[in-house]
Amino acid sequence: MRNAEFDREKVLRAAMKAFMHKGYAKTSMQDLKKATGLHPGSIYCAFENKRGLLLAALEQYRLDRKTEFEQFFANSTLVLVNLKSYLDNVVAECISCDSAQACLLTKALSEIADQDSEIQRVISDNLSMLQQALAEKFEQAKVEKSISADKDCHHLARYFLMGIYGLRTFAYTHPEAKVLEQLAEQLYHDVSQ
Amino acid sequence: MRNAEFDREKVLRAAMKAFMHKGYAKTSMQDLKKATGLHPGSIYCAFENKRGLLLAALEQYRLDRKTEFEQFFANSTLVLVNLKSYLDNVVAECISCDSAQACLLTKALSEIADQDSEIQRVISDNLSMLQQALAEKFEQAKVEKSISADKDCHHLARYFLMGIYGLRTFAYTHPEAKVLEQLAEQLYHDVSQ
DNA sequence: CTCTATCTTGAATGTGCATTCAAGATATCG
DNA sequence: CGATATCTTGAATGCACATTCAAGATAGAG
Repeated sequence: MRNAEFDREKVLRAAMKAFMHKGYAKTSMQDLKKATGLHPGSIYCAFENKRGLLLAALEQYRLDRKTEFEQFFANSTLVLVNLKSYLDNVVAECISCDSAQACLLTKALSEIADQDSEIQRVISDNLSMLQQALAEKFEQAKVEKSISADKDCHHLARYFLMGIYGLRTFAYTHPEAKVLEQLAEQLYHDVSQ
Repeated sequence: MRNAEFDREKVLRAAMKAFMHKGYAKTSMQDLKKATGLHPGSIYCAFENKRGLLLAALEQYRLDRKTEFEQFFANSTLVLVNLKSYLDNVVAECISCDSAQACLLTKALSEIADQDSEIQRVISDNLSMLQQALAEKFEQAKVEKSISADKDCHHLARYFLMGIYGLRTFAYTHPEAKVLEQLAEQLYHDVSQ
C-alpha cells in the first residue's frame, strides 16, 4: 500500500563510495546513514544488515563495471586500441585519486575475504568474469591479426589483470601521472607484442 | 632494576602475523594478547597503544624483509638469476597461503593509509626502499651485460614491483601454483628482455 | 475522506572494544 | 637479606558501534 521512497541504485552507489573510502570495518552505520540518506532502520529493512548492504553494493559494482567495460568496446575500432583506452582509464582513475577510486573488489578482498568465504566467493566470481571478458577481447584481437595466433589468450587476460591490480596498488604510493602512464604503456606493450 | 621479560622481536613478529591475518581493525587487543603472550598493560607500556604496536611491527617487517632480500643476492651468481629466485619465492609464499602470507605493507596500505598519513608515509618509504634496492640490482645486471645499457633501471624496478603487487592480489582469487608461476615467468621475461 | 498496510524515524539496547590503573610480583643493588 | 625500582597482571572504565523496535508518517484502496 506504500512504496519505498529511496532509489536503490543511488543508495548502493553511495554505500560503495563509503566502503571504498574507509573500508568495510571502519565505515559505521552512522557513516552509511550520512552517505545514503537512509536511517538505520531502513537499511536493515532493505538489506538485512551491514554485511547485506556490502553484498548488494558488490553486485551493483559488478553491474556498473560491466556496463562501463562494454562501452569501451562499443565501437568499430581495433579491439587492442580499445583495450589501451580501458587501461588509460584505469590510470586516470588512479590519478584522480580521491583515494576512493581504489577498486572496491580488491579493497574488500584484502580486508575481508579471509574472514568470510561467501564474500570471498562473490568477489572472486566478479573478478573471474572480468578476466573472462578480457580473454574474449584478446581472442578477438587474434581474429583481427593484432596479436599472433599462438598466444594463450587466457594467460594474456590474467597478466593484464595482474598488471591492473599492481598499478592500483602502486598508485597508493606513487600517484604521479607520468610514472603510472609509463607503467601502463609497458603493460600494454607486453600483452600486445 | 628489572628488565622486561619478553623478546621484542618475537613479540613484533607475532603481532605482524596477527595483523596480516585479520587486518588492523579486526585484530583486537584480545587477539594480540593471545598472539604475543603479552597482557594489555605490557603492550601499552612498551608500544604506547595498538597503533604504536603496528608501527613497531612495520619497522620490524622492514628489517626482516631487508635481510631476506639481501640473502637472495649474497652469492656470486648473475644478479638476474637471483632476481628470479626472489620472484619465485614470492610466488611460493602466495601459494603456501595461510593467507597470512600477504604482504603486511600492501595489506596495511589498503586498509589504513587513507586514514593515517604517518602510517601512509612509513609504508611508502618502506616500499620505496625496496624499489630502490631493486633498481640497484638492475643497474648491476647492466654491468653484467644481462640487460641492454639503454634500459631505465628505475622503470624496470617499478614495473617489477608492480608485478609483485599484482601477483599477490591475483593469488587471493587464484592460488594455483601453475598459473602464478606462469605469470611470474612472464614478468621476469618482460623485465629481463 | 477514512482506513490500513507499509514505510520511516531515531532513541534505546547490549555488546565488544581500546585503554587505564592500582595491586601484586620480582630482579637487582647495597 | 631488605629495599626499591621496575615490570606484570587483569579487572574496571568508558566509549563507539551494530542492531532492534515501537511510535509516527504517509501512500493508496475503497
